[in-house]
Amino acid sequence: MLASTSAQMHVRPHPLVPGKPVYAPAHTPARPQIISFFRAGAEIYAAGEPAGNIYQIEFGAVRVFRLLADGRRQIGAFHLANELFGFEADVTHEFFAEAINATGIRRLRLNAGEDASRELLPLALRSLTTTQKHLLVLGRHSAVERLTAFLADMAERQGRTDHVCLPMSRLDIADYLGLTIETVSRTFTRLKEQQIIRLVDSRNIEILKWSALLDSSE
Amino acid sequence: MLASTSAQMHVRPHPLVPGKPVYAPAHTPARPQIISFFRAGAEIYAAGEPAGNIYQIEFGAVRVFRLLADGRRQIGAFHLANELFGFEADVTHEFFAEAINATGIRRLRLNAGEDASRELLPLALRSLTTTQKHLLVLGRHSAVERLTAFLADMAERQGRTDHVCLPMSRLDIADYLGLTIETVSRTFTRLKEQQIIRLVDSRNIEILKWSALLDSSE
DNA sequence: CGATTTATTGAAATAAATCAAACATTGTGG
DNA sequence: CCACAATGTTTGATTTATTTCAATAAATCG
Repeated sequence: MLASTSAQMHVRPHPLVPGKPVYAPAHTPARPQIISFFRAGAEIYAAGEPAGNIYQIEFGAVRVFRLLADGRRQIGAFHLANELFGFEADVTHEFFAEAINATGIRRLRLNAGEDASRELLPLALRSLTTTQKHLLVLGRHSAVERLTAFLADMAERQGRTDHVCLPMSRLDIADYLGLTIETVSRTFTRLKEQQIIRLVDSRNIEILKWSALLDSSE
Repeated sequence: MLASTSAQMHVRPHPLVPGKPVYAPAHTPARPQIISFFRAGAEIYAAGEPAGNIYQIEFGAVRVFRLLADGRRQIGAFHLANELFGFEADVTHEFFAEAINATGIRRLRLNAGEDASRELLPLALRSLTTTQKHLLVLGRHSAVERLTAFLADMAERQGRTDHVCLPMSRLDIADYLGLTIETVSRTFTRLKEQQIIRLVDSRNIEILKWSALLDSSE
């Protein structure tokens, strides 16, 4: 993670409406950098918009989600630094993507033409695997199993260190795991009481017992 | 998926499930037909086996699932006649595939070489979309919502007719929706009482109120 | 036809949701 | 720097949906 993750992305270029992307003032014009900066909560793309771009996260984190008719939100995936996303099956997006925190995103352009498939396939495969994993987590019943699987996954993606940084809120986690914030919070507390994790603060977890974590997540 | 593993491939293609179309075995030998017959419960491939084949269902139905450490089973997908499956991200299968009923399966061979991607990509996309949909269903909480979404999907895939045939057991449905058989059964009963469906028999559903079905499934 | 599996129904236990409040953290303006 | 609002998190009490345990009923098979 870079130093500029948390909240001081506000070099304060403008008084911005939350939800609008912040574009950097193009300081290094060797070649036109296609990196956009988004502040927390800013929309990267919306359902219904034309799809086809691939995005790579420079720093920050992204949630990809769908809104249901009654207002509920199901988060389908989180994406962290260096990960790719935006890849979807249809010509228009089925999901929304938002920056969770201040986030820098590089838009990758695909080669037009016949070898687009060769570029896209690995991404499709990766998406598929991720989605299948998440599916198995949601199929598991208990809140503890869902949360431990989530933590194990986040730790994995951050290099298996004992210290896991959670860039997202409890609400995000809840909407990702199909739980409520209260249950997520209580489950964190339970894992803490069992000395499986330590809560440095609400967004920083130290993993104390990997075995217990992996046991109950698989 | 080599020689007869468990219960498959009795050279006895004839006493098939009543009500299922019986295809005459290999009557057009212009090219070698690679169709295998599987009886109910027969394994098509197992987790850990080398992957890479694509399968098309001639008749019957297939469940694709994963076994958890404690014996629970999470079904990731069902596949019906004419559908393709077997496509996975890794070089070895992460899932098991079994015939639900007597099932005929054609093994498709991919072109080796560079345009394999072009063949695989649409399949990956299709798998991805299906998996994402299922993910959203599991993320939604209530049993009614899960079951109505499931029924709507099955109806859709069978041509939106009012009569939906369920080739799988209640246990299969439960393992697919992350519920118990009892809850599945009770939920069927509830939908029946509300005149949303009619249970011709346990495997044959008539949809009486599409609106209610779609309302509660989206 | 009896035997075995599969499905439904009932009653009790339980995990998670809901309703409600306290607590912590962050940012803002005086 | 402090008071204060705003937001996010934790905790508590209660309700509800689903699981679990148990039994019956229906369908399937030899």
